[in-house]
Amino acid sequence: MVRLARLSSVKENNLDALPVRTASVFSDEHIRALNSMSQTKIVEENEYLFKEGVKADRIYLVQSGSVKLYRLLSEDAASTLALYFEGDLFGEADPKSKTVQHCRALALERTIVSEIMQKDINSYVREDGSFAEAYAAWSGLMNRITQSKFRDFLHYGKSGALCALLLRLSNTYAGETDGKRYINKRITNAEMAEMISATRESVNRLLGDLRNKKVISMIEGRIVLDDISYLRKVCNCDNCPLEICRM
Amino acid sequence: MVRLARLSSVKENNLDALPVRTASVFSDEHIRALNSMSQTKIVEENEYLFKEGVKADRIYLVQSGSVKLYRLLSEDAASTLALYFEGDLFGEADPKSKTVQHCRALALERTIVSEIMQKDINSYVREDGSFAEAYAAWSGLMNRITQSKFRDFLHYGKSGALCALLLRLSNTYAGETDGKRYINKRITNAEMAEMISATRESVNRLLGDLRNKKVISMIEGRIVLDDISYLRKVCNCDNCPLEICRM
DNA sequence: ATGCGAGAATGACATTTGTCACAGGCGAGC
DNA sequence: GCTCGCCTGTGACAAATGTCATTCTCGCAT
Repeated sequence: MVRLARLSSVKENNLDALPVRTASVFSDEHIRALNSMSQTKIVEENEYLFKEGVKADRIYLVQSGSVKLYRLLSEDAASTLALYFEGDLFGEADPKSKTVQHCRALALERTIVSEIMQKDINSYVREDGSFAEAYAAWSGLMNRITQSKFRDFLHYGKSGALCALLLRLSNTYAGETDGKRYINKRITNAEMAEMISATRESVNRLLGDLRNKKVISMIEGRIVLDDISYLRKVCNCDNCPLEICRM
Repeated sequence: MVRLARLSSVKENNLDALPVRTASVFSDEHIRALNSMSQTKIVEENEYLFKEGVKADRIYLVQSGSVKLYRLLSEDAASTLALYFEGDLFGEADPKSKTVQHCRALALERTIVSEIMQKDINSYVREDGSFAEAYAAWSGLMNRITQSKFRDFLHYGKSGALCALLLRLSNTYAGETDGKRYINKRITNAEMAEMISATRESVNRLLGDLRNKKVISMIEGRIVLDDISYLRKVCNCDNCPLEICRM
């Protein structure tokens, strides 16, 4: 408790926290090459990197800051698909670039990204076998992340989805004190609801249940995972690797 | 009606039916090369190509037949992830091959596949830029398929999921008579339930509702989509390309 | 023709989740 | 210290979905 009292001095959104960034499959040389063919974009907090409808002919490497990728469901509903941080590469991997974005990318804070055109990626892939291999690895990794979310959020009801989400967020915003993992970021019920496609009220009640069962507790607005094995049980976690267990 | 009476003579699982096979991003030369480095496997109906737990260090090109990829949820529940047919390439794209399968692949009929080791794919990717580009395209395509299922099956309740499923199945098992699309395959309620993570009874009732509303009808055990725009409305279809709208 | 078995259909009821309304807490800025 | 706005918490109720039991239908094997 005493130690947790220091939490407020800890920087939120700790970069070392993220288990594995999606660009980690690339070598330093790959990253340098990607940067050299990229254009730097600065997106202010609450501004959009892109919106639905624009051509999906480029991908992004996050240099600093964070981005929420989400999809509008109706006028007053949205679904969060993913969060990206420094070291994450994201975007549509469609070489023909004929698709359009069906979601929007919002900067959660002042964010700097390298924007790389798909056609430049294609050339690089054709020319450099080592990059091609890494690029395929990245694409496969993105695929496994999506697939694992699909399972977690679809199969075990909203309570299963929420428990899985807590575990994922505790990796994405990793914190630890007294041997207990906590989510080192204040997250509203509404934000969590958008991630698992539930309502704010449902999330509220489910969190209340978990609190009553001593599975989680709140300290300084952060969620502490007191009983991880319970959370794992509810969502039938099958211990997928850290690189995949994230938002 | 009269014309639909001929349905029974139509071969189920019509190969021309599938809109786009996932291997279609490869050139004939790529396919030849893949086949040359592959080992042919014949899997009898109701036998497994692989089960959960084995190393995911290879991918498969379906030569003939069909495969259901599904995941066990408990002793008496399962979730169908995808169906693959002739011309589909599928499997984990993890170059490091350190993952294990978390699902099983069942042959729905006598099926012949080319099995290609990930390490051979890696060499080919490194050596041949044109293949590397196509391989990345394939991986991206698989990713978009997964993502679109994620949206369809998660966001608009079970009725939305079922309507989306009907549309997808009508592409996967495409049939058309009198200008109406139908699902050219007998599918049980239980099978559909496993695809959208619902119960057999729910599917039954939802299908009953759709029948009452004249949105679908049954002919010879096949589902005819009488009102596609209604189905699209329920699942908020955003007209994603055919290559993605499949099971 | 008969009986069997798999799947469909349906009713009754429980549980989960959503919807709406409103009260309470809490921090930022004045 | 006050007030405003955002978020949390919660009750009452509705709708969606699951669970269980039972009957019906239909094709197939004998």
